[in-house]
Amino acid sequence: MQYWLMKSEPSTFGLKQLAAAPRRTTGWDGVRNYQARNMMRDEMKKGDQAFLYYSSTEEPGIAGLMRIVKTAYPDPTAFDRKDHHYDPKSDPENPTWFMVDVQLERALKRIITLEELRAHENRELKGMALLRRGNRLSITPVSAAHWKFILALE
DNA sequence: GCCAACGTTGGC
DNA sequence: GCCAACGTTGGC
Repeated sequence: MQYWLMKSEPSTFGLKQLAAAPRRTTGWDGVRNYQARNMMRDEMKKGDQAFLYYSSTEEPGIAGLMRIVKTAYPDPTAFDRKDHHYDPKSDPENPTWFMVDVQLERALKRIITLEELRAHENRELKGMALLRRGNRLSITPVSAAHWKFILALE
């Protein structure tokens, strides 16, 4: 089993929407970056766990735990002219963009902030992709050791 | 709102 | 294939 971190802006999508969704499950659509797509499409497996990370907010950090409940399938928002993530270059016969389904496992008891993660970036969390300088990827892998350590911080 | 970092686009 | 221009991300 693998572990992941998936970014979302809480003003757009967060725990509230996820908790209210049927079966607390939603499609993680709108990813338009090739590296992130490749990880979703080629590496994410059913049963993998993921952190829900809040970005572009007063207090960036990890807010919840999710599970991958459906492996990659074509992202229909890429074909919807009215959708903000519409991509005219993506051919429905040979889709460019993919999504997975995630289920909310639980909210964390508190947000584990980016600041707190950074406090460990040279020791326990050394090498964590999220903390790499200039990182902008919306989906990054998390090692089992890092996953365990972060949960222990909670 | 600023801006560094990085991905994408398109002219050549 | 190079690279300047441009757009986006995301912390601060």
